[in-house]
Amino acid sequence: MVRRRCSSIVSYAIMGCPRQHPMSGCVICVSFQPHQSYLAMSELHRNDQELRRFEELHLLRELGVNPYPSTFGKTHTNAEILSAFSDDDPSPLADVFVAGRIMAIRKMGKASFVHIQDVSGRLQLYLKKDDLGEVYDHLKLYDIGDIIGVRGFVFRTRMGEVSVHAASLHMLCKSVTVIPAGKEEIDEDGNVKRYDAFADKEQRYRKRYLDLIANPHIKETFVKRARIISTMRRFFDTRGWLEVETPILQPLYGGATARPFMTHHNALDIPLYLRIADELYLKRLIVGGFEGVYEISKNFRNEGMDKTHNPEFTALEIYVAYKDYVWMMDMVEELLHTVVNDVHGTDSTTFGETEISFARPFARKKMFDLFAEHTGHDLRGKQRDELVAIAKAIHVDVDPSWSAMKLLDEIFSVKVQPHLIQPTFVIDYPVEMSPLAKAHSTEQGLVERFELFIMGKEVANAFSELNDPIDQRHRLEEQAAIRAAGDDEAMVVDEDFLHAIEVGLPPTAGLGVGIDRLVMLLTNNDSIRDVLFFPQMRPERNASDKHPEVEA
RNA sequence: GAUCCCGUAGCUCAGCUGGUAGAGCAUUUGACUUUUAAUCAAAGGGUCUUGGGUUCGAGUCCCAACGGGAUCACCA
Repeated sequence: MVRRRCSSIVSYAIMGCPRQHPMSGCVICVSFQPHQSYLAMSELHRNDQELRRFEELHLLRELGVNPYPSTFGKTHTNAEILSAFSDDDPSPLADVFVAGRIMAIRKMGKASFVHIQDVSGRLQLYLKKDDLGEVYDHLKLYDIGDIIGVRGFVFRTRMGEVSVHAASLHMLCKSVTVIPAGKEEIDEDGNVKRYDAFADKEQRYRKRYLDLIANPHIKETFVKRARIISTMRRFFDTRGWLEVETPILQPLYGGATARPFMTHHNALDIPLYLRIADELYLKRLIVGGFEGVYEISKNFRNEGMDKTHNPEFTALEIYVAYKDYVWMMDMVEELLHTVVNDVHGTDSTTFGETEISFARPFARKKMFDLFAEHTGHDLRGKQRDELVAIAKAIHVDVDPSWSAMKLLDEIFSVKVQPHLIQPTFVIDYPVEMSPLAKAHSTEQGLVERFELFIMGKEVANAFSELNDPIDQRHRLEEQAAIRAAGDDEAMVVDEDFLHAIEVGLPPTAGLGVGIDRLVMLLTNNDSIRDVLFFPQMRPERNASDKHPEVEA
């Protein structure tokens, strides 16, 4: 096998190396022969373009070039070069070191233009044989995808592009595979047009590193994501609230209605669950005496996946003592206002065609007022049968077996939610929908809870936390009964949590924010997969795999 | 889980009512010392996702599997 593969390289080398000048110093002719078996067996499946790159790698080493050096004294990012250059006085950039991945090579005989891409963008290099000598000939061993560094001076070409004129050229990392680098054209308006874009969504999600190289503009989404989160941290920290970490592996799960992932601890020989929410642990910390705690962390829910659901997702939860949900609404307004300003520099963001204003105050509407407004019916205190009849009358498909809570939820989703485009707090929910929220101080059957909707999507959920231990036990036992009746998403009774509530939770306002959805909203992405570097994907498998299925 | 659409060169795609597989870019060779999707000339590159079936003959038609996308359902 090795022989067969070597012979293909030999024939390739001969083909690629015209015999006309065997003594001319052509690196391929002179250096190739003695080393025909440097490729490992595991590399046998390589295609011709990859084989050529392995060959080039080998030849670079033969020439005494280390294709994987340890450091390079990079002095400027590409963007810094472009912004710092002045035609009037180029002298400050007379000796710079730049580095990046080769995205385009245009050879003009004894001069070449190369575009390199670094974290900040693209920069053109001008390489001339007169300046580089024999190193210029090595350029034939360089490819799109290699990472190179250059020392040189900055100038503007005749075509007007600020470029680095190379005095020396260094291979920093030889790439041995092909990257999908489509060509780019920049029109007069500065718009980048891409040709042969790397557009296969599946491959983009599976091989995000290639996506980031081929579609560098997506970096903006992830930079904004990082800024959104860091702005939130700063906002909370300056107010004296403590960032904490609570268990991901939990013997009991709770704080939300959702199916968990299950795992097993060998030494303890017990089942453990991956958390579905932080709530119950954070409240224990308020019981313990902290007066403001927050956590930004991954939650895990073993449910379906779609545009807005990934099995692991990032949530913010914050609890502040001696506050209620009205105070929390003000805080959320201020928080989002701050975040949007930090990220966009203005009060608003554009999602699709819609401009969304985060100017304060946001609309605040009672849930049952919204029902009246959008259905024409007053649903307060209605029994299940009445709700079924109303649903029928307003053409909402419902299952008559659903609970009153589920019916309200469905009517809300269909009739109300799509209208909540600008930031809107929906307040005062029925108690059945909120087993951890405090009973409303004035309205019978309601709890002090709000959800914030933007673009018809829930962005935040908060309430005055239930701290009446008898009420809390009663509601969790109701959940347990629902669970026993077959709803495996209902909450389980957590005795230690109930004990903490019996010890005494001060009046507390709590808030949860789905970070991924907030990032989607603020970066104009309609799929959660576009705001996660590595969204969960079905394992890649093809029918020709011969691996037998592993039985558990 | 249901329905619809998709899977062809490294990338983006074309391929008609079945008849020996196409383009652009990328790659290789040659020319070119300020180019801009550089250009010009030549060349290599494919088990058409996989497995069955119909047919003299399948990239194309049928069935199934695998993978993906969209919509819905489930679900915050």
